[in-house]
Amino acid sequence: MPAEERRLQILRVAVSLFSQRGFVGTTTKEIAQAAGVSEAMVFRHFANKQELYSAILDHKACSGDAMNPEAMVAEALQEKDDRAVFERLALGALEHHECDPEFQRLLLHAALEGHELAQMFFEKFVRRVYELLGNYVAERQRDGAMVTMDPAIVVRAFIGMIIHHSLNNNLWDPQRRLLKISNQEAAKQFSDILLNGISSKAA
Amino acid sequence: MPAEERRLQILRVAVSLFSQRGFVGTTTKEIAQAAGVSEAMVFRHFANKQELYSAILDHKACSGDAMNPEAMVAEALQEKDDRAVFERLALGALEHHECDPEFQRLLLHAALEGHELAQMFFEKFVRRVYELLGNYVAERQRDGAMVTMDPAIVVRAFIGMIIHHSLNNNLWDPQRRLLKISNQEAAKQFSDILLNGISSKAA
DNA sequence: AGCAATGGTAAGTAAGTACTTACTTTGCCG
DNA sequence: CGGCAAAGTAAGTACTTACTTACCATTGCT
Repeated sequence: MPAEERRLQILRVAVSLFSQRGFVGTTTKEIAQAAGVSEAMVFRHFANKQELYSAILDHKACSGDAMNPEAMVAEALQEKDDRAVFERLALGALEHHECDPEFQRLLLHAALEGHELAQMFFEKFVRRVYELLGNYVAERQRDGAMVTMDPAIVVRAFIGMIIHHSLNNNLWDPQRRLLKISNQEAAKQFSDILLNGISSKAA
Repeated sequence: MPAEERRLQILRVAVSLFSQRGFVGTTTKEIAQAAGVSEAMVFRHFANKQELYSAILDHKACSGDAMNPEAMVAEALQEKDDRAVFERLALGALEHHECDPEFQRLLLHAALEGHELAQMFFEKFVRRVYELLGNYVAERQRDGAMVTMDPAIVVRAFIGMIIHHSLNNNLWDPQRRLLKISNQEAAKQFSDILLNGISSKAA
């Protein structure tokens, strides 16, 4: 098997293992076995365990379609279609977390273990969402369409609903015993609550 | 030092270490050193590492004042003071997470590592909150004070705001660069958004 | 004083751990 | 065919891990 292919294969099984057991909880031996090669092969393709882990986080956190929130809501933003902005963002995140549940686990493990790439993801991605959405909220407040309050609080509330829902779905309650609902429905309802909650039309 | 006291001391330092590094990430040697005793002492007081870990989760998840949400909002519930119900619940959780940040980390580690006590906490505590709040929301819907929708969604949205805010505060953004706000203010604003969002008075 | 219970340790052990070395196989090109 | 680099491995190494054993030291009680 060519080197590039093997490298990717090792990376794939490592993603799965690291997301299940975390960095310290996963042994290089397990990774090698899962890839069906000897342990020495792992170290031929990656200098050490840390580098393999970093390569994974790097690959997971910095690539992918869902990592570009601006593009996802660009037209809704300039049309000032509040509902579309929030609902589309919510659905994008929910779908992403559902199709790739390893991602959230990987990120949580990294954050708990204090890996620098978790912080980097936060800086590069989360911060951008806060700015994007926060600026939009501020604009709509100036339009008189939303009540005046710190936009960051609005963003946190909204992101909180979504992330926490995903976290429930693939960490705490994968059987959906507390709440069973499609992503579309969830995105719609959460957006309903938030938009209604910050609308200037309310009492 | 008497046995009971030493046991508690070991437990305390172990809580701190486990919350920082998780189960696999913490060695019994570290625990012993942090407690200022030999490793053998750890195993005199706890049969093995697992039991020590379980004792901690048990102690953390099943005791404490914040673990009794019913009592916290009992009067507000029967007075049907929506604002008090939500705001008090939010403040209780936020304060608890702030005073005892180890708790949330410990629970997350346990959940990621698949420890049974994480599931137990979810069953025993989270479920209770969902029932308590869900029933209240359903009641208020029948009163015509809140719009009709699955109460579980309302609860998830609210809990999501709070838990995610706490998670940001003591995991992702301890320097509060994205949002710096007191617990009182957060509890008030989140309750505002939610209550306004589900109020039947809105457009 | 004697002596057993209690609180404590130093020094193990067997099984991992990340990582290396020295060696074999395999496909490919002239 | 020969040669040779790339792909692969078995068997280490040095160290750490959870956990044990065999042995003190201090206390309080008779």
